[in-house]
Amino acid sequence: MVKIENSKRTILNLAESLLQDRGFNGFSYANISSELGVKNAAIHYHFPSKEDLACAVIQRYRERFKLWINNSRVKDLSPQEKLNWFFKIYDDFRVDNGKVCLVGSLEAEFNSIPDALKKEVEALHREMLVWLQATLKEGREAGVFQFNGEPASKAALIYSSVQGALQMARALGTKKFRDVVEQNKQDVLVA
Amino acid sequence: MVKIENSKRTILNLAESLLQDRGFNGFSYANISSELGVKNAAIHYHFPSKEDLACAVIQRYRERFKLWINNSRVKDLSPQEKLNWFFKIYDDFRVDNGKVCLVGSLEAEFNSIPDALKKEVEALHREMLVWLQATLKEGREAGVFQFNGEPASKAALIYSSVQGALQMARALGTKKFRDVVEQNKQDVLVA
DNA sequence: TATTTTACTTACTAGTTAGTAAGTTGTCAA
DNA sequence: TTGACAACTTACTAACTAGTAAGTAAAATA
Repeated sequence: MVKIENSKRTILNLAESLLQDRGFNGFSYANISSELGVKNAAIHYHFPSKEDLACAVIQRYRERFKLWINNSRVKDLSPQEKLNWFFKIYDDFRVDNGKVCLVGSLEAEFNSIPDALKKEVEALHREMLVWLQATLKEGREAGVFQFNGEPASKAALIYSSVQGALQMARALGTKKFRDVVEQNKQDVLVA
Repeated sequence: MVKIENSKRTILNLAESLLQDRGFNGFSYANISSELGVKNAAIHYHFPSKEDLACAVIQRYRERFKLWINNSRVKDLSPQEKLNWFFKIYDDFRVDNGKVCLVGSLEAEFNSIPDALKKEVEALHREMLVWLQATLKEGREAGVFQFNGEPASKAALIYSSVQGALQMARALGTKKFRDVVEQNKQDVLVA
């Protein structure tokens, strides 16, 4: 018996990639098992239902995000650097590989995904917005950001635009995504 | 034989609604036929493949959008009113019914939809951006809009943010969508 | 009135889907 | 050495999928 080290983590990695690539309704257990070189039932052993699997992906991502923002590598950055870090999460490897953010992918299919998954997506989205909102507030108070209105609304706009721009990049090219990022910076950074 | 007046149009309406609601991979011919009270094969008679059906939906939407923007009801509006009209397309009935824009829905599933459909989505997205860009340029030249950078980039940001915000509204409520719209206005309108 | 066309229905196929039940094998602890 | 357990495989099901081929009945047309 060939022992694959940490199958569970490998399955989660593949599922996360497939979610960003094809969405919840666009991938199957067969996609994962064939890639892993095992049978379908092996995936069901680790994650009984597709709902369990997708929820676990989001839960892991939520914990990862929490670790990131509480780590000094991000926590101690200036507001401008924090904003750049946020944009860079998506810019680095996702756009070039036609991936979108988990939140965007699942919210686009929101009306055809299981309820437990909806709750996970909602929680993740909320947590990311809270951080972005705090960063914008911090930057404005420090005099390095300027914008009208509430930090919460500005955070919602920036997040939505990144979410939409990742999807747009698939049809219109990655340059469009970077245009949106640059425009966001111009709209918020003090000249 | 019960004659349904203009089945083809009714099928297109249902398909459009299902695309906005559940996405390309999230609906089936059975969803349409059961709603219409006919058999699956009846849908295939009008639209041989699912690809044909989805393409026809986008084609019709492209023509509709073209008619709208060339109609004096929109064409003769001021730049501010044009922008309001654009936001209102989505605000009116879509957000409240958990619908997202066709472009966003299909771009989220872009890696798992047929090639012909990809081309239609790309064309529609491009056409909408061209109009938005021209509107922003017109407004800035008229002194009623102000923003840094190229109208093309600002148009990409605004469109992306609306696309993302419609999706966000599903998980976090319609208020969030309206926050994004208001923030967009604040960011572009001359005080 | 005869013929063609439109808009279907019936009946089917081949493939895919998530999910299950029962059996197998290597590993580890007692 | 034995027994328990983890991590599978084999073999299956029931439901659903897009799509097709052949037949039917009403309506339009010639």
